[in-house]
Amino acid sequence: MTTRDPQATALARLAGLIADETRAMCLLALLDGRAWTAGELARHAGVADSTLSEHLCRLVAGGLLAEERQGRHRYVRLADARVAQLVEDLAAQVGPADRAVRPRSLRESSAGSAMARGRTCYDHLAGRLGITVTDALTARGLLEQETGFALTDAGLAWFEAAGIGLERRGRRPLARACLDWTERRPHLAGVAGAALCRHALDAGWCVRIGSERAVKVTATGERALFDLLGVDAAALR
Amino acid sequence: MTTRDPQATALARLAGLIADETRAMCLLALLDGRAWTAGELARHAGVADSTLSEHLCRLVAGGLLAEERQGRHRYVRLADARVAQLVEDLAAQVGPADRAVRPRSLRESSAGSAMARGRTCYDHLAGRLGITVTDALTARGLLEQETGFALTDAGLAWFEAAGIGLERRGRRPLARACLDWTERRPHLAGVAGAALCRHALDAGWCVRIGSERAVKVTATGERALFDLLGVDAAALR
DNA sequence: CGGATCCTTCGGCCGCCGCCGAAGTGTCCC
DNA sequence: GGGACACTTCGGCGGCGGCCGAAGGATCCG
Repeated sequence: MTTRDPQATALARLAGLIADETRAMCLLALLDGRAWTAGELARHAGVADSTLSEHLCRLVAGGLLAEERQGRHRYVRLADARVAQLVEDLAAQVGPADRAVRPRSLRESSAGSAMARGRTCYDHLAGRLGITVTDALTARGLLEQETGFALTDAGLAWFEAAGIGLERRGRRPLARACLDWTERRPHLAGVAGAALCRHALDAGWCVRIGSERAVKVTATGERALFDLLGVDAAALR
Repeated sequence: MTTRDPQATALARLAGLIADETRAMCLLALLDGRAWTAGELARHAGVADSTLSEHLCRLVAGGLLAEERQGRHRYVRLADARVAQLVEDLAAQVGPADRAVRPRSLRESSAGSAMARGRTCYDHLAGRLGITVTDALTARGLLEQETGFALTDAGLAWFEAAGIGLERRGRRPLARACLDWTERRPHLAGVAGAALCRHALDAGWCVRIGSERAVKVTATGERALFDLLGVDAAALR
């Protein structure tokens, strides 16, 4: 009673925001980096609109989500890359979703394996696709993984040559490791990871499947990844 | 009801373990990297022994803590470096403790500023001390922070020359950034951070103050840090 | 052996919080 | 304007979980 620790209070409050299955489902869904409407999230989580509305209020008040009102819609997305990283870290800690182990239905099963093949992780690539690209960068000496996690000079040049701009803004690190929860290995995140993902989508290297986080590599993408990084297309399947 | 997502369930459950002020106080206290007895934690948190005992059971069952029974004592510590990192990340997200801003008492105030000067963060150095060392490593070209966070070749040689062994075991990264919650900037963690901290304590560069996480740089330490890294002693005060 | 210490189990209390449906507000479209 | 739509507010319900104190092991020490 008398000895309240403000840091502990804040920590508990932050964790409390995530410590609810419905809110957790929302945060995981929002890891696709896009904005969802309140109604979409309610249907996704399987609760009443009213219930989800309250959850959103708490998440926004807690600084985890940013909202944008447009007409009668309330769009909501993860507040920033820091929050995304936090959710990713927590998700990685609990391990791969059981869904991959014992799928309930064919639809979930195929959705699960599509997610395992390739997906976005907030704003960068993840799944087998993300790991493959990260490994290829490392094998070519563009990314240092032995002594930490950083782009090499050759790596900076590679991004330059590929026409992928790396904007240094704020304190976000250029390269950062994000633990992949299907592969259990780190993949490239940070400014470089985001730029690479954005370029991959813009240049048609991969396209989103369905309405969630899964992505699929196109024929164009296979060629580009082979030409630029020597990635064998078979590794992506 | 029908659409339970196992990953969301696990995520919520993990967060739920942290989402209690008493348990949060325990986790933060255990960030000193040492083992505490159940009774110590109970007094620290200001709750009954019985209450804390239950909390410990949940934390151990949830995999956040490891326990070791010795006679009538139950020693408990953070399960591993991953858990420590998780707690650190969450703590960094909520920002510096208000205690630094508006101290309640002289004792807390001086304890707070000692923590801000230098402390351990699970198994590596943090606070102004940690930041100063990290900056010195970076300034000397031993640590790369521009394009990520990794030791350079010169950095590996420096550790070798200083007689600080870097054991590569498991998948723990050699160098990793840990966000400092007093300085709001990254400091060196990972295998290298742990080895450096251990060496600093073993060699008498710094000593623990009181029973918590704060450490103080000794005269020996000031000399060593100046000789090896060119650190100005004034920066540590 | 007896007392002290440390921890755990149990029962009971209380408050918080997630849930819903119904009613209300604001926005869009025809 | 009127109706459909998206979201919010409110009241009420139910359950979970944190808290305590008392009692019950377990261990150590003299």
